[in-house]
Amino acid sequence: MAARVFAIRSLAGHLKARYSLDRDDLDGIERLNGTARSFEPNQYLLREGDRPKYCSFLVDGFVYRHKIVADGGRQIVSIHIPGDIIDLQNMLLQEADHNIQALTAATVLLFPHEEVVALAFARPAVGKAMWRETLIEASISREWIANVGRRDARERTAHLICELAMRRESAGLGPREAYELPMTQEQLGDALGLTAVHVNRTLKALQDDGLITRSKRSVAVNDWERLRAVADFTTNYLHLGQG
Amino acid sequence: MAARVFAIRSLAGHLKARYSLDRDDLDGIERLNGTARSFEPNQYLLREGDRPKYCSFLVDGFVYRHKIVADGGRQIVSIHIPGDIIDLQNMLLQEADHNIQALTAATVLLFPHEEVVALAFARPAVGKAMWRETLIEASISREWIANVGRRDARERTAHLICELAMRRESAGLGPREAYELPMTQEQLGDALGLTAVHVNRTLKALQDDGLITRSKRSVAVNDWERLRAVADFTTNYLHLGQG
DNA sequence: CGAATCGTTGATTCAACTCAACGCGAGTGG
DNA sequence: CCACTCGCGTTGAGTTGAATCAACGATTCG
Repeated sequence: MAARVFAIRSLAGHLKARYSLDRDDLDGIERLNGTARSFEPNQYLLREGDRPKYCSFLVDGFVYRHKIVADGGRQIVSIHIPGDIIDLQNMLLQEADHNIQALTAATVLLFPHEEVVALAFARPAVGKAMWRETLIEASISREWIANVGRRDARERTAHLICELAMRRESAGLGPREAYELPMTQEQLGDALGLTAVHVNRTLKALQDDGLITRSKRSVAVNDWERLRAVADFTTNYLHLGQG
Repeated sequence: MAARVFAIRSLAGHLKARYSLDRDDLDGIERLNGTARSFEPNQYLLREGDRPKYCSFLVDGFVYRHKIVADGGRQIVSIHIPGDIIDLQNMLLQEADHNIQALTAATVLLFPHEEVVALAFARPAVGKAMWRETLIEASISREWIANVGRRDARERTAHLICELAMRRESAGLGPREAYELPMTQEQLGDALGLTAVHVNRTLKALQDDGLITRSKRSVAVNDWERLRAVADFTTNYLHLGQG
C-alpha cells in the first residue's frame, strides 16, 4: 500500500539535472535505443559469470548487487535507487563478477553497451558524466569497506540509514527524514555484514534511543544530527556537488 | 636488503601490454607531461579533502589508500603495486574522499588531470583502457566488501595474500609463489578489518598449517591450491583477460 | 484457515578484541 | 663498542560484541 516514489522520467532528464549537457548531448542520449523492462521482487537482472550486453537505468524500484562466498554467505555490495545507472560497472568488462537482483518490483531501461560506449566518446560531456557516475559508485564502495571493516553494528546500521536517506533526497525522491526501506532484516544483515538477529537488536536499540522509528518497511529519522553523529556519516564520499 | 622489483618502464608500455592501442594512441600517451616524483615510506600522496590535479602512475614501490573512522580506526581500502594508475578514481571528482599514502619508498609519474581527460576523449582506445582500469578497481573494492563483511579472519587473510600474489604475477612483477609484502601486521589488520594481534595469530595459523611461510616482510605460498581453497579465491573479479 | 515469511526475544557460544607483558633486531648516540 | 630506544612481532589471560540455536509472535497471502 505504501506509495510508490514517483518514477524518474528518463536518463537524459536525470543526467541533465547533475551535469551541464548541451542540446546535442541530450539528443544523443534520447536517441539511444532504450527498451523498458520490468522485474519482479527477487528476480535476477544479471548473474555472476554472465556476459551482459546492456546497461540499465533504474526507473523505479530498488535493486541490489551481491556476491556469494564459499560457505553460502551473501554480501550485498551496493543498493540502487531510481536514477542510478546500474550496470555501467560491467560495461567494459567481459564477465560479471557479481549478481544483480531486484529488491522490489523494478522497472529499468536497457541500453546496448556499444551504443552507450559510442555515445560516451562521441559526446565527451556525456562520457564524463557516465564515467563520473562510475567513480562515485566506486567511492561508495570504499566507504562500505570502511563501514563493514571498522565500524560496529550500531554505527554501521546508522550509516546505511543515513546514506540511503541522503542519496534519496539528493536524487529528488523525497525528504531524508522518512522513507521507504523495503529491505528485510536478513537483507540488511547481508548489506551490513551482520546476521538478521543482530540487525533486529541493533535497530531496536537505535529506536529505543529515539534516533529512528522503524515500522514495517520504512524508516523515520527522528534526530538526524544525532544519527549522523552515531554513524560517523558525512556526505563527502557521495560527491553530491555538480559534476 | 630485499631486492627491489624491477621498475615498470612507462604508462604507455604498461597499457600496451593489456590493451590494443595503435601508434597514435601510444604517441598520445607518451606526449603527456609526466613528471616523476618520489615519496618516502608513510609519506602522503594525497589527503582526504584535497583537490587533486594529477593522476599518478605507480612506477615503483607500494602505495595504499585509506579512510579514518570516528574512533580513529583506520581502514585500508586498496593496495597498489607498480603498474597501477593510482588516481584515476579522483580524476572527475572534486574532492578526495580518502587518503593515499606510500607504503614503501615509491616513485610515481604525475599527469595533469586535464591532459589525461583530453587524451581519453581524443583517443577512445586510451579512454576505454583507462575507464576499464577504474572499473576493475571498483570490482576489487566490491570483493573487499565481501571479504571483510562475510569471511572470517583466516579466509580473509588468505584471500588478501592470494589477491596480491595474482595481481603481481599478472603485472609481470614476479611469480605468485613468493613475494615481498612490505606491510606490518598493523597495516595488514587495517586492510583486513582486524587487529594487529589477531593478524599475528592468523598468519601463524596459516603458517602452522603449511599454507604459507612468512619471514620478515615477504610471503611464500607453499600450497597455492590449498590456500586458494581456504581463501575462497577466484581470479574472475580481477578481470585479467585482455580488455 | 493454514502456510509461509518475517520479526522478536532469550540463552549460550565463540571469534575477535583488549590489555599487558616481553622479545628481538635495527638504528643511534655517548 | 655498548646501552638505549623504538618499532614491530609474539604470546597469554580475560572480556565482549556478534553469532548461533531455538522458540515463538505477527502479518500476509493463497
